[in-house]
Amino acid sequence: MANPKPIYPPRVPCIRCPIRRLESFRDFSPPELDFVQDFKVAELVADPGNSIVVEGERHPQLYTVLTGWGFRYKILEDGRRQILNYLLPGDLIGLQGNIMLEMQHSAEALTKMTLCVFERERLMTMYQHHPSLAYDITWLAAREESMLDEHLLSIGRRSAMERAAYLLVFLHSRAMTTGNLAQGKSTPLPLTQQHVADTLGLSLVHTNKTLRKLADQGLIRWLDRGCEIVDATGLHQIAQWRPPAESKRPFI
Amino acid sequence: MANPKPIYPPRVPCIRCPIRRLESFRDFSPPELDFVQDFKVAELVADPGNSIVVEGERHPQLYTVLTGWGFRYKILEDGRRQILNYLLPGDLIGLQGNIMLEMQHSAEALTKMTLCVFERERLMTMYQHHPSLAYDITWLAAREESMLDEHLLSIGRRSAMERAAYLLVFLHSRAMTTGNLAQGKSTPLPLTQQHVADTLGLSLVHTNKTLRKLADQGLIRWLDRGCEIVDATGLHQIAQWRPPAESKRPFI
DNA sequence: CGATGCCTTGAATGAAATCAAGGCAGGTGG
DNA sequence: CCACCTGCCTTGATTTCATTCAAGGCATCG
Repeated sequence: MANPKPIYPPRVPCIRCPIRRLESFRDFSPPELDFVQDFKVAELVADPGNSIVVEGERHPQLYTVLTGWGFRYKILEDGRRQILNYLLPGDLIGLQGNIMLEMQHSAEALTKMTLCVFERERLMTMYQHHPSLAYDITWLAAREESMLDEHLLSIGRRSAMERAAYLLVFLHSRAMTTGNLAQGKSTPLPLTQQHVADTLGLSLVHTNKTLRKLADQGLIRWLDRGCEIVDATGLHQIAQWRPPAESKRPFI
Repeated sequence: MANPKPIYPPRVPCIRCPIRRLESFRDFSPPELDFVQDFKVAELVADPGNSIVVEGERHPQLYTVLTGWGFRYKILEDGRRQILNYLLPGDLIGLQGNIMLEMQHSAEALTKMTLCVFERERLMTMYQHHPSLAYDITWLAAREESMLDEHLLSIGRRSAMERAAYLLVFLHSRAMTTGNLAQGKSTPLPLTQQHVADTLGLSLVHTNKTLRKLADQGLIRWLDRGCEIVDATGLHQIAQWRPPAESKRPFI
């Protein structure tokens, strides 16, 4: 799990940032770009299963996902794990460990990931000199919050079937806008059924049976270590949920 | 439910803001105070059951809770309701309706509430002229996020008993630092069992049985329309959770 | 070739939902 | 003042959904 994560000096200059190329992200102004370029202190590479941040530890850094998928989670003392949300390109990690710097959750890589590393210390400077970027950070926090709201509704009030449909179509829609850089077409969601179970608050066995039903109905196909969405519309209907119509979103 | 909410011109000048008097909140600098005073456009009073914001509607305002308790929630098309979090003095409402202004959740008063009303439009001005206040807003968003994380863990992975214990002791600890202005001693939590059920993702009947057990064990006492915490430590143990040690927190 | 990780399935058990009543206080209208 | 309603809490019986237990399959990897 918690393995060495190689840290490199920044190799991808922000001007050639793979995220900037994407349709769904907003452009930086030149001064903003300069600032962020300078704000970025390193680049981090994580392999599947590597920890990015660990609950209870101090992380003086913030991270932005450049490529790859990960997830945030918490565990109870006796080992029960709850996945809180997934991390895709453009997502910011580590804001919540405010002030005390002590992380309240852990994060782990699902696929090979690259991340931009920022110094939390210098965040105040950004707020002073680039209010628009500060606003973006708030925007990102608010966005995360509304995803968590929806997850809570899901776990609290949707049935196993509905929950599973919601999760898969939620991830699918995120993957569509930010997910698989370069790969073009929709790559399967890089999860195991254990991840799904720990996200939905269900047991592995019951998750398996639920996914089986969705597959039997021709809505999804379960692969080696991932899930292919066959009928997104059908899943929307089951979940009673549609992805929000997002206009260009910010990132740091 | 959705009833008229009287809006008044600001009556409580920020300098005599009841929240500022509280131990656990940080002080404003004089220029900050001036700005916020000017930022505040009105005051709103809501009675128990009144809606503060409504999912799907446009709310060009932001609110800060001055006094009283409320809650945020979402409902599915068929009426199933999930309470997302509770609103206490110092909490900011309405951030998440970013950009499109369309609220993603509703909020309702639990007790009589007074709220400060701000214009969302002028938020950018705040970011430009008062980076420290901008930082505070981010801080508040991050704080909300970590509460939601904990709620997710709770609903996803804790048993009914543990969940109930967690919720009650969570609210108790919030009430201790911000809750009952003026009243001095710990007022009972102003909830019905239906609220608890909708927060925990349980049915009303099962919630009742669970609370009964907690009461039988002498951990709580259930009153008319509220809950009295008798043994917070006992609840902590059941929930496997302790309240975070919060230093002075910001508010707007 | 034995391990290990991931998916699958059936059977037994348990936790929580649903169904069905009833109690009790406070509020209202006859 | 009493009769009736309404909102909130309580309890038992039954059913449903999800967990746990137990196995087995099937790839991949050292």
